[in-house]
Formats: sequence, structure tokens, C-alpha cells
Amino acid sequence: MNQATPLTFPVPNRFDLHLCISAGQVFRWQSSSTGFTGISGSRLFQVRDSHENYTVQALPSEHAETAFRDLFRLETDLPSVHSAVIQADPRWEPWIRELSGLRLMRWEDPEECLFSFLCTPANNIPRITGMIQRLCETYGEPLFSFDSTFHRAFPQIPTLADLPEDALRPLGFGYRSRSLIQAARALRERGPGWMESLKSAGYWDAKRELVRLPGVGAKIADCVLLLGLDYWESVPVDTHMWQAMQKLLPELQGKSLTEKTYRQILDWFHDRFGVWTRWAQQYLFTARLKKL
DNA sequence: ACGAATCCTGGGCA
DNA sequence: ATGCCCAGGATTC
Repeated sequence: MNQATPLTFPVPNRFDLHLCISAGQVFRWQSSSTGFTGISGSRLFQVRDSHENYTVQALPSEHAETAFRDLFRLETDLPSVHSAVIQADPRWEPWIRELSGLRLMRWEDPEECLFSFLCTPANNIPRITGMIQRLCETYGEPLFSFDSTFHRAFPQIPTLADLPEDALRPLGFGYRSRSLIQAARALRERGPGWMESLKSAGYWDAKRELVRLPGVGAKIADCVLLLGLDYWESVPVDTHMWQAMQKLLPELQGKSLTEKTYRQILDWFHDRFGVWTRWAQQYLFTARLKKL
């Protein structure tokens, strides 16, 4: 149990942290009376918004500032993204104007990212948040006590792998219990470092590997490729994205979301936006999610 | 290759 | 109150 003093540092608030953490990119953040509190990997952040800055408190203090910058991808210049995307397709301009503070996030731990998104099929964000909270409370290792709140890490994969397949049903996981446990066992089979190795496998090879895991289809694979493995090519096509793309691409109207149409959407993004694909995708998805 | 049914659960809604 | 629909899908037939 770490009882050390948190590191406090300022970050220019030229982005909308609340928008980032409420757009379904992460599931372990919440607003509190004092601001926002979130856990990323084995690190805790508490963020207060002051006049010019976010004041961030972090535990543990080592590498905390770097971790925060990585989490919100602060190395990327937002205005450059905006102009690049709008230049590629002016139809994005109103969405970007409404979502100018939105940042694409980056998970510290791709495995935690995978298991979190295994909770998402046919689900909604409030419920997913509750499921993951109960999962961590029940099976996670102790992390910190901070502000009189006790925090735990996301469960270790071997812990999940050893559970019976229905163990997560009492936590409200429904049929997704089996997906998480079976995926944990599959990951154990592949050995440590397997997920990390996908970071250098290339987008298509990594995706081909991911969809072999139980409970992982194209959409969840793309979520992990986008937020956990850092691939610019990723476009998770869910119901929101599918509806949006049917309006944008006439050739999709009247069709259904299949492997072929999913690929059509990917190709279209890559042709039009190139390395800015993941950002363009994020504005469109969030615009639909927020009903803009 | 495509379409449809099935799977847990909780909230919104008529 | 009760039933139906849908929510960041995957799998099976």
C-alpha cells in the first residue's frame, strides 16, 4: 500500500478533460466534488480545473507527469489535427468546432484496454462503468488510499483466467462473463508479452490476431488497436459509426454492416484521412454519441 | 456472404 | 404496472 505524497503539477487546460473521459474512451474516471478522479494502469490521477491550468495530483509520483501526458496524448498539437482533418474533408468542420477540446486518449496497459472493451458489447456506458468498478473492487489488487477512498487496480489476467466462467455474472456481467474469462485463458496460453508484441506487428496482422480471441470481433479489436496499441488506422465501427457512415457514403445505404462494408469504411477513411484517420474517426463517433 | 436469433441487464418509455 | 426497445457486438446457424 502506497501512502506516499502525491506529485502535484499543472497542465495547460487547452483541452476538455471532462469530454475526453465521458466519451467512452476510458471507464475508470468519475467526477467528484473536487474535480475528476481516474485510474490508469496502476496510477491514480485527481484533476482540478483552475483558471489557466488543470492542477493534477498523481500517485505514485514517479513518471507521473509523463504518464498524464501519454494518457491524453498531449504530444499531439490539437490545432494541427483540426486543420488537417478539415482540409481532408470540410464536412468535419462543424463536429470539430463543437468538439474542439476532445482528445484521443491512450491506454497505458493494452491488456486492461482489451478486457475493458470486452464488457461493452450490446451495453451502455453507465452500466459498463459500474461493471468495471465492481470487477476491480472484487478482484483487483490494492493500490492507494486517497481522499478517504480506497482504490484497487484492474484485476491481473491470471486472476481472471483461474475463475469459473460464470464468476462475473453476480457482478452484473451477464453473458460477457464468459468472454472475459475465456479471453484471459487465451492470453495466458499466448504467454507474457504477447499483447505488447502486437504493437510492432502492423495494423492488419495485429487485428487478425486479436479477432482470434474469444469475444473479440472487428469492432472490439479496433478499440484495442486504437486506444491500447496506438494504430492510426483504427476505426471501430459500432452502431453509431455505422449510422453516420451510411449518411456519408451513399453506396452503404440500404446495406448492412458486414465484413465487406466494414472494410469499405476502413478503406474510405484511410484514403481520405491517411494518418489522421483515428482523429477523424474520433470526432465523428463522439459527435454521434453526444447527439450533435 | 448475408440475415436473423440469441445472449444478460438496466433504464427509458409508452 | 407491464412490456418493449435499445444500449459502443459477437457468435451461431
